[in-house]
Amino acid sequence: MMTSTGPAERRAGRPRDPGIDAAVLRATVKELESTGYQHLSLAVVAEQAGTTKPALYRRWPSKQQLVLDALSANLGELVTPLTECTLCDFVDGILIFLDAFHRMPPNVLAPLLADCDGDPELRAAFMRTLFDPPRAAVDRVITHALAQGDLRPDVDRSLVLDFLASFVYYRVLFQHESATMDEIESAVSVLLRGMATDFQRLLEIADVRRGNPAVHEHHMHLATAGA
Amino acid sequence: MMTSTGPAERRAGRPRDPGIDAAVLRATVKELESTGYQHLSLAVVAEQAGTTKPALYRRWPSKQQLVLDALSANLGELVTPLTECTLCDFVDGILIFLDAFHRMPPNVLAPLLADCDGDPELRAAFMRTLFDPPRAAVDRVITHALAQGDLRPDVDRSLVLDFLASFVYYRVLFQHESATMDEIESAVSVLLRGMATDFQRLLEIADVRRGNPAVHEHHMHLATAGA
Amino acid sequence: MMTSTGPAERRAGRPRDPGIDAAVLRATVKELESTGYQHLSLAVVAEQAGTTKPALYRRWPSKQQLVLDALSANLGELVTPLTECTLCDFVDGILIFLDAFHRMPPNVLAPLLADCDGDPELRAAFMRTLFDPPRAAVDRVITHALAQGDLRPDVDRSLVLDFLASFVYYRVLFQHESATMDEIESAVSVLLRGMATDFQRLLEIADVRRGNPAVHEHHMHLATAGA
Amino acid sequence: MMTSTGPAERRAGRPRDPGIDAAVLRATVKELESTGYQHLSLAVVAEQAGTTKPALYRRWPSKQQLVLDALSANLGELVTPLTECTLCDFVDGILIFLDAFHRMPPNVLAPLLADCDGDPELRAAFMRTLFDPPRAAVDRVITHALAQGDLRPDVDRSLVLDFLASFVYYRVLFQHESATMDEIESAVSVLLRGMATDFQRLLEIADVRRGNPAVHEHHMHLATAGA
DNA sequence: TGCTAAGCGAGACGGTACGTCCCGTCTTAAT
DNA sequence: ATTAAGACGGGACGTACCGTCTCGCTTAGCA
Repeated sequence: MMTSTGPAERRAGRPRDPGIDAAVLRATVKELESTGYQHLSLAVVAEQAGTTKPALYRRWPSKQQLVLDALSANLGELVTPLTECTLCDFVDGILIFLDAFHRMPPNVLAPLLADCDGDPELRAAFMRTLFDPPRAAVDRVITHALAQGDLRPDVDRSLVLDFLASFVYYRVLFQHESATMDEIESAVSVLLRGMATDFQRLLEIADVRRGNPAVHEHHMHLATAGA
Repeated sequence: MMTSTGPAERRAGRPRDPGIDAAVLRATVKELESTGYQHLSLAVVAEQAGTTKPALYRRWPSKQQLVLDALSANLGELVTPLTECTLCDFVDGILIFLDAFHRMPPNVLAPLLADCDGDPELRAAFMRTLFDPPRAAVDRVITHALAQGDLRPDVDRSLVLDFLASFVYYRVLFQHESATMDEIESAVSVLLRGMATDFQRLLEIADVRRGNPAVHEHHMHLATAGA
Repeated sequence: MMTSTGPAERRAGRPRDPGIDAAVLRATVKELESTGYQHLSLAVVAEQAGTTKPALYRRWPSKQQLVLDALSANLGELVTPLTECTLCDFVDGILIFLDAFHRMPPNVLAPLLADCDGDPELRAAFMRTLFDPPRAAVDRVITHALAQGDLRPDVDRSLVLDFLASFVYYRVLFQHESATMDEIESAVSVLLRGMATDFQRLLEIADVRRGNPAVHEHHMHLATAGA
Repeated sequence: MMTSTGPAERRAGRPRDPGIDAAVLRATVKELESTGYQHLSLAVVAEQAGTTKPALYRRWPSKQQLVLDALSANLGELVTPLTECTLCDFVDGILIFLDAFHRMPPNVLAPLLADCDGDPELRAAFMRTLFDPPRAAVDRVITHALAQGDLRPDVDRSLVLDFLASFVYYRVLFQHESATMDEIESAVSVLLRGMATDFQRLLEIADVRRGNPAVHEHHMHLATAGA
């Protein structure tokens, strides 16, 4: 990824043509839109940008980094005004995640993430660039709701974030579809209100069973095996 | 993907050596475990299986189909006993999804799904093979809970499934981590009980705003753009 | 190659369809004419003949044998009337060799021979089928000329054959061209008359040198190395 | 085929590793010697040379060209000292052709030539590389003999060349055998001296027949059909 | 007449070798 | 010293064709 060179740090030798940087990023987005990530050929990107492969590799260490850079420009600002209506804010939160998806070419995010697997630095870059920004935006919503006393304080805030985010990611990644406003509102309703008819009762039944905790033992290794 | 030919339908020509099928599937899983999906080489798989590439291509039209077939064997049965404790059953449901993940090599699912994008048939095969089975297993849980009257009947059952599933997928795909039993129980609690302190109040506030629906207009195109 | 089954030797089982033999030979010649020997595909031949590859392999053990069989039918009779004009007969002898070439598709003989190399049996079959017949025909010419006392009796008759034959083969194989009648007559003239102005003188000079035979010693291993 | 680039013509890009060129040529000759041309596998050659197939295809457009290049290196210089003994020189001429054959692996020339058929460029390359050099060497012999007045000036020099060459090629290709010195000397004797007892008489008889040229008419199309 | 054996069309088989694509790197001449 | 340019070495791909095999059926002679 490109890091700013700070205070005009002058280097010897022929200076880089900054037009190439821009042209390559432009060509990358264009190719991503038409070809997707998987079959994206850097040779083609270079040609589209009117330059050559080595010029690309001089600027970005890998296809992944290049694509991350190209996409991050597309992401832009992700904010939503906070209101007194927590339900509305939650809906807006989900819409922020959706928006983040829709701002970039389809068939890119998932293979890119897959391609970043294995290299921790790349994963971190992916997270920093594409994963965290919408989360940060939605985190404001949760903070606001908590401050207003609309959420039970014993609920872990990252759990709330996970529910809001995962709902969107799941639908987009696995079902290739967005959500209608109705579905989104239903989801928010359920999250806020819960889906049980009588939670207390369920809890009591569970507590009874927990008197004999053996039943759950076999789950422990499953739940923690991958941690 | 290899589909059973049904009622012993006899075909002309030399029959396939079923030993090669088995050896290739075995070698594929082995290679997936050591190499991952991305850099899986069919030539290496063939060699490991003691056969050749054309024998592979005769059986599976693509790397994706081969891997799907190889993984589906690993998936096996995914069931959980139903109890009277809906809370416990929900926890078990989440554990089913987790289990499904842990039964297969890491760094395979995401790139495979990414690689299936674009070809609808492949996507469908992925869904049928790896996505639907745990969902079907968990669906039993929800049916049971509904039958017992533990869930509000107005809650869409596929929404419940999505919440349970997405929580797991999100964690595994993006955070590379499983969940502890405590986290899982918290998640289930929140889903069943809801996270709001006073949902009725939130709903009333929202209803007031809906008198002026203009504020939400700008969301509409976001929410439905990808549908 | 097909060997006659002798005296109506009856075998059990379903008899071969003789129509297939004929159809395959026909298709082979046709394919040889359009495709040449090198890229001749037995699968295509089988299809052209309205049958299948195994039926071919049941009849001929190899592509080479099949082609030999197919060509031998094309060769037919190769004879020329003997006259009292030895010069004319020699010309006719060369024409016999040329005729033999022209009776079969181009781009077949050389690769077929090359393909028969290595297997002595195949080579022998090639010789028997395509090489010997024209030689036998021309041998009559030489016998006749010797009987008439037109050739010096100390000249090896196989050497004469070789000269007549090699002249043709060389031009056809390496120069892809036939010979005009003028060229053929020139060649015959030279063979019969010799190309030296004064052979006796040349012989004497050579005999002088042979007094010091050392000069030729280094040739011996060359001349006999491949024998 | 690799042609020298002439006057140190500098090209952009990474220069070829000349070690690979050499190693491949070496491996090719080695494989030709053990395997022959027909079953020569470029993958094996590449492996033997410690490189890969694409590196081969970058250098030579086809198996044929590669083999031509590999063999041409083996051919080396083909010359013979000219003496005053024309008979000896002719023997040496034949030995040059024989030598050219013996300098390269068996079972290569014929299938290679066969494989070059059809592509005029390849044929030309074959001729240039393997066919012409020994001819050129022997041409010197004929020029010398003519200059010394040992050959009748009305004899076409290319006819002489053809006789010397074809004798060797025929023997090697079709009879898989070299010639003894005695056979070679006999052949040269016959060529120089002629094989007729009384050529003048034969010519007269022929001239008589030519008064009725009809007898030869049917040959005309045979002799020129392939021209 | 029923049995046995071989050939039949059909089609896929196991496997060799092919020729190509694309990656990421290196070397050159120019700036 | 660093660029633009271009070819490089190499891993993997997906295919064409080979010669063989297995099937279910047909056709005959033998019993």
